[in-house]
Amino acid sequence: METKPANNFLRLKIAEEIKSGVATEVVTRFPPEPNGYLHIGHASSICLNFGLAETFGGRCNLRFDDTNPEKESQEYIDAIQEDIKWLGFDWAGEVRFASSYFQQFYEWAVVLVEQGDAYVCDLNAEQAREYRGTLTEAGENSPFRDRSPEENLKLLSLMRAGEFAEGEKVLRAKIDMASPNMNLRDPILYRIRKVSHHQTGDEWPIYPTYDFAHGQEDAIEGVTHSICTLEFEGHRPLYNWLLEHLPVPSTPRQFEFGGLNLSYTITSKRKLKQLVDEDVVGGWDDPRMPTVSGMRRRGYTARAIRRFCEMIGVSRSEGVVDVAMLEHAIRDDLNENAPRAMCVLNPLKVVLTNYAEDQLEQLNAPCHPSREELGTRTLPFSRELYIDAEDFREEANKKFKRLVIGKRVRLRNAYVIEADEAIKDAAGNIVEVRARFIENTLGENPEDGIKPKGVIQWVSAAGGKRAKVKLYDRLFSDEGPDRGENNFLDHINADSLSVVEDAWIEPSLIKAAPEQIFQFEREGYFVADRVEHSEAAPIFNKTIGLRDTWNS
RNA sequence: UGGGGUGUCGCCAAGCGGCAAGGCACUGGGUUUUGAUCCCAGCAUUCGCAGGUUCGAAUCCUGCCACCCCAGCCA
Repeated sequence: METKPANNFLRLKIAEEIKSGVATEVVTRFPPEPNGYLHIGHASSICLNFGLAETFGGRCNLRFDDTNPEKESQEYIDAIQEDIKWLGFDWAGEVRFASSYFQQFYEWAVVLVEQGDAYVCDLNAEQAREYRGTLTEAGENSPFRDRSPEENLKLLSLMRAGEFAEGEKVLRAKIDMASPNMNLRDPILYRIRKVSHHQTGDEWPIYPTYDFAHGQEDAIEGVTHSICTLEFEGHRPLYNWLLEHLPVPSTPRQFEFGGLNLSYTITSKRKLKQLVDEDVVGGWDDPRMPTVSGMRRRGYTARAIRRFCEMIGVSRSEGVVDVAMLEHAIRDDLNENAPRAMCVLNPLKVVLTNYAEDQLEQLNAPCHPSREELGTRTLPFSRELYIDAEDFREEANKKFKRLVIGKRVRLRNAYVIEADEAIKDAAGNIVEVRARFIENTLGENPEDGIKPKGVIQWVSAAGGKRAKVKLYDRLFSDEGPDRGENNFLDHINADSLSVVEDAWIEPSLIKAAPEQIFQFEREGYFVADRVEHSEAAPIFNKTIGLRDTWNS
């Protein structure tokens, strides 16, 4: 099941570096900002970073990039850690926080100022934008650019002391306002934010920007390969500039790869948060969400997610992976590992007229068609039972391999039956089917040589139980919900959730533990809900249907 | 119209000068007490386009074209 890591440009690159001595060890890090829950795109990055560390015998840190307290919270910090552990990864040592390096960053800011490489600027946001120039025109130097180191030092300490209002001043690197790379036009290093921080409380009225934090965090932790997505490529010169101008303890290098995009899915924390805030879904862990916790609740396994990440590979081209690949990964895992059981979602009563009313047989059925070691379970069989209404027609053509009047069908793991009559209500709806069971057909074909047309699932009315089943489908009906002109909210699939209040389940399912996954035969894979399921009120979520190649 | 990237089958992706891996999807056929799984077969004379170098190019060179990213005191 576990596959050997496929080669990708980073693995090859690092292998070369180690061979040539450019690199002597591999230390990576996964650096989420705690401003939302992890999603499938993060899972891919996690697999990459932890995977690289593992294949090269190095280590991978978990570091919260918490430099913008306004959008962050402890809830996210806790959820992110749980998700990573659930995915099966262990970070090296303690969890790290950018915020625990704030004092060091400040001291380095002082170094920059003393070197004449940074200055305090009084331009407000709008003015700064005007001075920055455009993509095709050089920017202009800020009128505050030539303040003396002494003055800058004083101003910076006043900023740190909370003497200025938000937006009144910033600290900027003094690089080149005419650089064709916008990131080098005197980027902002510190801004004033008088908000308390989830880790440092009210200790700081100023917070470093991503650019002034990331490379230094990596350097402090001895990260050797700082892997990020393509949009940070233009920041690399700045990342390097800072490391070159600061007395940092090591020299990490940044590498970029193309992050994951999935069809029929959005992977934007901002938009995912909007779905949660506007109650479009039940929460970050709603089974329809592409979040790690949502997929977990949906019934996806960590193994399938990791396998999927291995399948799609890693490259520098930005594409859209077909969600069918993710679906294949989970089906592949569950087909192999999920015990089988029977559930009737849309019950139609069948009465076996030749089966004694007081008779109740206990049939035995394997839990898996090809893995004997998964054991067996007991299926009560009785005169009255339920099949799915979809599996019966009064008459049908040869292609319909289910129950038809005058024809036979195999009840999965039980007898072959033959239908005689459909009982209808006043409105003409079929409410019951009268049928007969064929003797001696347990594990055998009928002695008269007339074989059943097909096999259907069933549950005994006498021994079966009831359960609520939530049927999930894709959250979005459009292949690219937020691509181009699309507004993702316009493409919500109205049928992404439908609830079956009273499905019939075979009795063995009543003992299901939360998060236990089954294949309901001929239907798909279902998981006992992680939070709401109980023996008294069983609730199953549909993970994914079986592949269905039956057309017409 | 500045800079940085990317272009190999419908999708993802190997390939790194020697004659186009693999997976997903799809299409046939076989097995089957799940119309599932499994099995077998098919699926790029061609690598964005045009030139050039070479005995030989997806791989090297030149020039085009397309798409993505950068003008947050977000990350």
